[in-house]
This record gives sequence, C-alpha cells and structure tokens, in this order.
Amino acid sequence: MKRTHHCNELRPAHVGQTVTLAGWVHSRRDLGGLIFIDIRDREGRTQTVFDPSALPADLFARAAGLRSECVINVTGVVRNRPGGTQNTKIATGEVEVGVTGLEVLNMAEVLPFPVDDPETAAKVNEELRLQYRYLDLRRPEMARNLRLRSKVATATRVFMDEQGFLEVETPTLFKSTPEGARECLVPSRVHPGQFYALPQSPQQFKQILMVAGVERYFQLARCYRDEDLRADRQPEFTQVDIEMSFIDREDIYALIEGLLKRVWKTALNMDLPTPFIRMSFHEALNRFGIDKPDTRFGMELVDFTEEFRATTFKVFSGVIAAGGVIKAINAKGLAGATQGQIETMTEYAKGFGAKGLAYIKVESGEWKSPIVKFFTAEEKAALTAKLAIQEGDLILFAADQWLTACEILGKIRLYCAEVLKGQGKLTLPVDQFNFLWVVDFPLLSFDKEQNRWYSSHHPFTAPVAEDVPLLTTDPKKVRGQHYDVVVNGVELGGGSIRIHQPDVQRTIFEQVLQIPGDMVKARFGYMLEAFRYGAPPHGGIALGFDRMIAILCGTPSIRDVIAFPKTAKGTDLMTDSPAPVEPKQLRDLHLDLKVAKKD
RNA sequence: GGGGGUGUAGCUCAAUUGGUUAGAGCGCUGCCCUGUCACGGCAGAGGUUACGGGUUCGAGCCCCGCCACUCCCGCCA
Repeated sequence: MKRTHHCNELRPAHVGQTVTLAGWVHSRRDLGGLIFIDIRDREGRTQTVFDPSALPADLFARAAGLRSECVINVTGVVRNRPGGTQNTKIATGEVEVGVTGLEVLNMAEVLPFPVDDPETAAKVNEELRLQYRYLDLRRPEMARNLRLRSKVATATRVFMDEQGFLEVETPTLFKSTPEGARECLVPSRVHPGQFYALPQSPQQFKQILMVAGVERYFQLARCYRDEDLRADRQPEFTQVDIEMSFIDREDIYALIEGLLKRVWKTALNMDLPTPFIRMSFHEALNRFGIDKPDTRFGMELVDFTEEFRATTFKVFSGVIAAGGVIKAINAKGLAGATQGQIETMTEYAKGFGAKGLAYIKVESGEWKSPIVKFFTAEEKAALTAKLAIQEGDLILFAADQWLTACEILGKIRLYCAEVLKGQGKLTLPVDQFNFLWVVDFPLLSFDKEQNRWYSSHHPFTAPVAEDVPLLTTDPKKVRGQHYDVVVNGVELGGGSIRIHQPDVQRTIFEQVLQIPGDMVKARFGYMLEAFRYGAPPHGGIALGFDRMIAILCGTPSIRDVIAFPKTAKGTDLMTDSPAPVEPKQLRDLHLDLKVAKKD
C-alpha cells in the first residue's frame, strides 16, 4: 500500500477518510492497553493510535515492538481527537489516525544519539553528528536548512533566468594558476608528471565566456581551496558566480540588490530595503576598522590625532611625529572587563605589531588607567565630549599608522561586542540585516617581505579610469573598480569590473606585479590572446552561497547548511576520507609517495 | 605551522579542587499501565574517565606526550 498523504497534511477536513502514511517512528507512547506512535516524514508528523480492541493481537504486538526510527507504513481512518487531547504544538494536532493496518518496512537499531529531541540533539558533539550525518539530517532543524538551501538555489536560477542570464557549466579539471589560494591538484594519468588543478573559482572561464559573446553568465559553481578551514570556510564550497558584458558597477549593484531582495523574500518572506548604502574602503576602515563592517551596533572609531598633537605622553607624540594617528573607541558598559579580557585585547593589538594597548576604565567616578596621568584637562575634556564618556565605560586606544590603528580597534570593537553580547548588554535582533556595498578599494597592496605590489582582489580588476596614469607612478593611490557586498559584518560576495584592454592587462602583469613575461604567457597567455580578438567591457561578482544560506538559517557555521561537510582538518568522518590508495593507482598516475606508511 | 577550548555510561552533563565502591537526567532492557504527546510507575543493566607514560601511599583531577573535535591567528589573488 503506497502512502496517500504526507505526515503534515491531515486536518479535520480529512476525518472519515482511510489513509496510508509512511515514515519513521518519531516517538512512541505505550500505555499498555493503548499505543500512540507519532509517524514522521520530511513534511511533519502525525499521531497514530493502536487500539487492541480494534486490532488483531499480532498486529498490536508488532506495534509494541516498534522503536524510534523504525520505518513503517500505517493505514487507518482519520478521526478527530477526543475533546481536550488536541496537540496545538503540531499542525496535525487536531486529528489522529486510528490504525487498521501496519507494515514494518524496516527496523532500526538503537540510535547513537537522539534525533527526536531538538534541545538534546542540538548539543550533541559535532563529531558524532558528522559521523552519522544521515541521522543528523533527519532532525527537522537540519532538514529545514537543506530545504531552504534548495529553495534559494531555485529562486536564484529563476531570477537570473528572468534577467537574461545563461547558466553555463565550466570545467572543474582546470590548470594550476599559483596566484592566490593553494589549489587541489589532480595528477594526469595520460600525461605523466602533469596536473590539473581544481578551480578556486571559474574566474578565467567566465571572462572568456564574455569574449565568447555570452553577455550574461551565471553558475552555482563548486569551488575548491586547499587552505585551512574555519567555521565559514570549507575546502569545497559553492558560489553564485556572475559575469556581464557592456555594463558598469551600477549595473552589478542593481542586479545583486534585486537578487538578494528575491532571495530574502523567498527564504524569510522579508522585503529588503534597496538600494544598499555604499561606503568607501577608507570610510569603512576609518569608522569601523574593517573592510566588512558590522553596522548593527555603534562603538565607532574616533580620531584624536589633533587633540593629542601637543601631548606629553611620549607613546602618542612619537606616533604622531611619525605620521601616525591616535584613535579610540568607547566600549560602553565594559569598565568591568576582566584582566583576562584586557589581556586578550592587548594580544590582538600586539598581533598588529603594537607595543601594547592603552585603556581607561571609568569606574566609581574616576578614570582608572596607567596613562591618564599624562593627559591635560583639555585632552580629557575632548575625550569625554567626542566619546560621550560615562560611568561604566571602557575606552581603548590605538596609536599607530592609520591602517594599523584602524585594524587594531576594528578587531577589538568586534571582540567587545562579543563580550557585551555575552553579558546581555548588547542584543542584535535576529531579523536585522544591514547590507552595504564597500567600494573604492585600493587596487594594489604592498608586500613588505617580498618587496612588491600584489593585487588586493585579483589581477583582472580594472583600475578606476582616472587613476590609470598612476599605475606606474603612484600605485598605492590607484583605486580598483572592485566592490564587496557585506551584511552584518560578513563578506557575502565581491567582484569587479575587469580589464578588457590587453595592453592595460599586460602593464599590470609585467610592470606593476612584476611577473616575468614568459610566466605571464604560460599562465594567462590564452586570456591575453582572447582579449585581442574583440573583448567586450565586462565585470562580475561572486556570492558565497553557503555563507548566504547560513545567514538565512541563522547559524554561525556553514557546516550546518552543507549536507556532507568536512571537519576542520578536511576529513569526512562518515566516509573516512581522505584515504590511502592502492599502489597500482599510484603507478598509473606516475606518482611515488615519500610519506611514511601509516599502518 | 602557532594559540585557546573540549574529551567521564549510548546521549547531555556532575564528581565538594588529589581521598571510600565515579553519580544524575535522558536513552536502553524487563514488568505494570486504555487518551498519551518530554506519558506515568517499579526494577535492572550499562564505565579501559579519548589514548600512552609519569609524579604520588592514593590520579577523572597534577605533569609530559599523543589523538580527535572545535574556535581563533597565520593562510584564504
């Protein structure tokens, strides 16, 4: 007997009908003479009742032998529950199925962890959840995440199709381009000693597609990076990859705002206000100390360089004399910070090369600080006014070159926010999404160790047109046509208008990035050549799909929105990969291992 | 590669800071129970305290090593 309804379907309107449900035994309440079994499928659950007075003895005995997660088919008659026994917690709680037939499709052994109790299950060791991922995914919370992911993927495809985009698949067996992230290599059997690389992103293919005249391309592209993992980074992940021809930055902003509006409406039934605000890289750093600011709370950076220009405090005066800045934030209500917390923040500062971290605790009506004795009345008044200092506040200073000072306080700002959240002094609504575009990034950054410039984004990013002459004279001042879309302090995506003139691209490669000509030819020759045969102006963006789903699901870890994620060491606990291979496989691939064999 | 956290019953956690036989809730097993939905009642089983060393009269607790998971730094054009 096939099922006639799913387990979230029956309502009082079905009363009297004979139905068949199929699913898992979610919970069982055996009252001795009467057995209740909640049957669960992916849609929900329904209570079934086994009454011995209405059933053959052997059927009732089989029902008594069922336990959690057995798979069953149940046939019976829908009826209203007796007065006072309705369950308002579930959608099917007004009715129940009076069982007339039971088919046990499969028994289940006792589970390694419960899947029926959300509170317990959510706390289960993640190691165990990953090892038994198929059980973990049965939990309604995880099933919801998978479903939401699927809905958003579909909504994305529909939206992009409406906007005239073609979904084009690009190769995952690509070639190594050693700039950027470390790549996963795939040895070639046919070509001894040669390797494919899995793409970090389809960047080059999508630009070639523009040369190919596709004009509007997108793909839910699987990407690979052989770097260490984080809660928001997996070695393989999915991005919504987009590229368009004959456009400028504004077209990308409008497109992505439209896409995100659609996605948020689909997933959360929320109407995102657009357009998103825009913030320059400089402003983001200056106010929030980071290029992906979380604007849901204040605690902004305040500059005191002018106020301390004549200070007798040598640490400050020395920094100012060297062209640096004095910045501060007010962590409101954190005067009670523990020594350990101050220590943690000091370590952050030292991580950026600072000697230490100056602070003031405003407690019992006085400023408790090792440095306040150096401050004049005017300096104190300026601090009080510009930081709105009150009893209970914690003031933290950074004195360094502008970028470093900003980054130190940006890091500390986020840490303070975490501490305040932990103390219940800062609460961020779960339905608040502060989107913004960060723009006007510097095209190039300088690598002190290697004494050369490198691309802040990637080497195909176009400079802002009016800055092109500065490329060879003052690279630091060149702004890139690069943009990031940020929400609640998370970098959701980024992209750029690309260089489509081969000569500008060649200048960037050879003169600015100092990549030798023959190496440029070996790695990007086909691209430069393609651009000679009529490349349209183009640009694009990629959104981190996993991160977007995680934000929509309200989880901090993208592992919760990936069906089969890997651990922090890149292993899969369910399949036990990676794993050794047979000697013959290695021989076929012309590989010789140098690692000691593990037994 | 570096730093922090965690690891005790199938699961989630205790164990008065080194002291008797390592406990609880849930789960599991058996018996009882006809309106439960966190069903209830009675009884019971279940432990190499991740693993390997060491200190000590005595170690779940202290020390060294190691493994796994996790968070962060480096890394992620």
